Amino acid sequence: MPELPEVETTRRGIAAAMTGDCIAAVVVREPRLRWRLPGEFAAQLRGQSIRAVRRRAKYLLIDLERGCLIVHLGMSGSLRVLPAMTIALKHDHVDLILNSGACLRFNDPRRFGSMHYTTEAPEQHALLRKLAPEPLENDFNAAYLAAKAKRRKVAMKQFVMNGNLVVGVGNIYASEALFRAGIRPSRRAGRVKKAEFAKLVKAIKTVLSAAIRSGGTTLRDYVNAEGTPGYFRQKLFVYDRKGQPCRKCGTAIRQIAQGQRSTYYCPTCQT
DNA sequence: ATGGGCACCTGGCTGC
DNA sequence: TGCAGCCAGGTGCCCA
Repeated sequence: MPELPEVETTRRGIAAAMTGDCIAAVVVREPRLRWRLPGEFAAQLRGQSIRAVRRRAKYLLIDLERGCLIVHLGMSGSLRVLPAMTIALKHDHVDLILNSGACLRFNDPRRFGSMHYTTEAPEQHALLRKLAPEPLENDFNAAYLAAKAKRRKVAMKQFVMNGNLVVGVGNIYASEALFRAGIRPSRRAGRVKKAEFAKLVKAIKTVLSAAIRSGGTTLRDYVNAEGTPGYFRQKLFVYDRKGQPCRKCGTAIRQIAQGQRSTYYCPTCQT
């Protein structure tokens, strides 16, 4: 499900309710997430106060007194802040009960999401250690991306979704950014010009920022911490618009498969 | 190092 | 109505 804008929207929503509070209890109804939660998971978190809620790539980092809870929402996960004692429904796998009475509830039908408790710096965790720059930071720029693309044969769509090159750009925003940059998703990275990378970097930053302002994109399950959907779907140019007219030129949007994922593009606007 | 494909899992939709 | 098949916002891992 969630790409960077949806994870950032979730972060902002849960941070206010969590920061400064303390974890009174942890309820694990289903430990079989992408990685099985260890038996001691609840005990590790219990009694710890919450220092901050940060984000790195699509991971949420919940800083505690003595460690960090690393959360990933996978394809279908959500985190909501609910009143205490709210009845649990299907796929409500984990609750963090806070001293305030609030309940942070992790729901994830497909269980591709994950939770890890670590006492080392979360950036050093095996899952985060090798991640590329954040797309909205200054070290993600045209010179950087163009250098990474040299002699690479991979298609641009897969190139921008590679978390070793830039993080946070998933299947929706990869198609959207390439549209805004006027680049065909099937082009080989090594053949794209420096000036086009400049447009692409700008497009990635613009589309992710705009999506955050709209509270993310909801296709099916995504909801923010208040349980409401994101509104960026109305502003998508190509994603999930197969056969519909391009919002710039009217040409029918095409859908192709790349690496077993759907890609959408305009055959006129993108060359 | 790079690129390609599969795996993990549930649910919703389509078409017969 | 039932059921098979396909598709879905991610990413770690294995193989060539």
